[in-house]
Amino acid sequence: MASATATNGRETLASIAYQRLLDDIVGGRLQPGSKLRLQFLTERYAVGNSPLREALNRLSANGMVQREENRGFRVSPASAEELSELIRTRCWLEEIALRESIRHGDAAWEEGVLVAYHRLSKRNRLSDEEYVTFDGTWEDLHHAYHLSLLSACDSNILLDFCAQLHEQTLRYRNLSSMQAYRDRHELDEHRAIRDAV
Amino acid sequence: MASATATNGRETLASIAYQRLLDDIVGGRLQPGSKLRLQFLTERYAVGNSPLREALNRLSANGMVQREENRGFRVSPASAEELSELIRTRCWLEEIALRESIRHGDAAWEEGVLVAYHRLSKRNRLSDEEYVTFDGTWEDLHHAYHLSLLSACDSNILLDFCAQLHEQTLRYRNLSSMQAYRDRHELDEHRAIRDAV
DNA sequence: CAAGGAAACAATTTCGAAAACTGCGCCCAC
DNA sequence: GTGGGCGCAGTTTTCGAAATTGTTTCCTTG
Repeated sequence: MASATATNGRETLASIAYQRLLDDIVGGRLQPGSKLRLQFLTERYAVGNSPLREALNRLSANGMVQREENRGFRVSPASAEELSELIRTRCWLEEIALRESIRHGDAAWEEGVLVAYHRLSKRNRLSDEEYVTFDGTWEDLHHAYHLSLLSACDSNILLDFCAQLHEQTLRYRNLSSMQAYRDRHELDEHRAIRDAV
Repeated sequence: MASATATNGRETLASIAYQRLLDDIVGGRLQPGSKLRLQFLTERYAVGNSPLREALNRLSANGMVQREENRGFRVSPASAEELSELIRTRCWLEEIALRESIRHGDAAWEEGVLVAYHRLSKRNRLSDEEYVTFDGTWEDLHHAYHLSLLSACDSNILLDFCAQLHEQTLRYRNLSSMQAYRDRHELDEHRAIRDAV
């Protein structure tokens, strides 16, 4: 939870491991349901046992990884039902946050929204020809736009929840894009096989 | 988060420490804003360094404790603003959960609600004469009633959020009751002083 | 041949100590 | 008298090894 973490100048190894793990899970590089063996992660991120364990515990409280007592951690599984649940819940919560944001928003908020929208639309135009490829920058701007929309809501708790849901949906989006890519790849393979035949 | 934790038969020391810490924070025995020194907690709960650290990390993701890099942990501070934020957010979320619960609730759900209400009201009657004292059982039944009301909501994510908010509000309630008790105690002291004079 | 149990193996969890960092008091220069 | 650097005590963070737990495999037995 962002608000509960006062980030000081120096970062601990545990926080670094947390960030990298989160990135890898949200980015789809660690597949849903896959086991997270500590030795593997130790080598992958070049940090010791304890920091990794701390990172995994934080992620388990976020719902990004599942923790099974005495049996280690695994990436939270992804299912169509959970995705629909996620989207539904996110709609409810963001609707509330948006209403409240509109109620309490001042001139500065309005300007911020306009600026964020402008940046997003500009980026959209620029990368028209390559809109198929995954665009990290577009994601960031899109997120910034959503965030600025909700930012005037005066409940940080609700905003934290929205942020959690955002990360979860982002994970599903990345997973589905990978899936689509893989499907396309398989199509290529099938065509290659047909040609060979 | 409850849904992300598959509780196996045996509990780890980290989970025990987590439970006891949560109880002590929600129960108001660890005051808001107070520093959580590891040595102190180690002696208090008779567990080692690492399990404690894991418990604290989970709690920091829940918002129950604050984590400051390289400066340890402290109990999340309590303020009137945060309380109002909490209550507001909880109203929004439980309203949604209740609506959805009503929409999807079947006969079994209705019966569960009735049973929970019956138990709660009976308990209320029985402990009429001592309603001033803090009653843990009443709390449990009250919580069970709320839970049964929302239980037919088909978004576990939302229910998890509601559970988090419930715990936070429970903490504030316990804190305020302690405050009231302390005030009353102070009154007694004042009277004693007056009598002595 | 199937079922049950013991032992070896693999992984997680925990502990104790070493390393790194922060906060505080002190001293010195200005 | 004041401000800035320096070292010390206390705390947090990290590491490597030991203990505990879960899993597999193989052998014995009915």
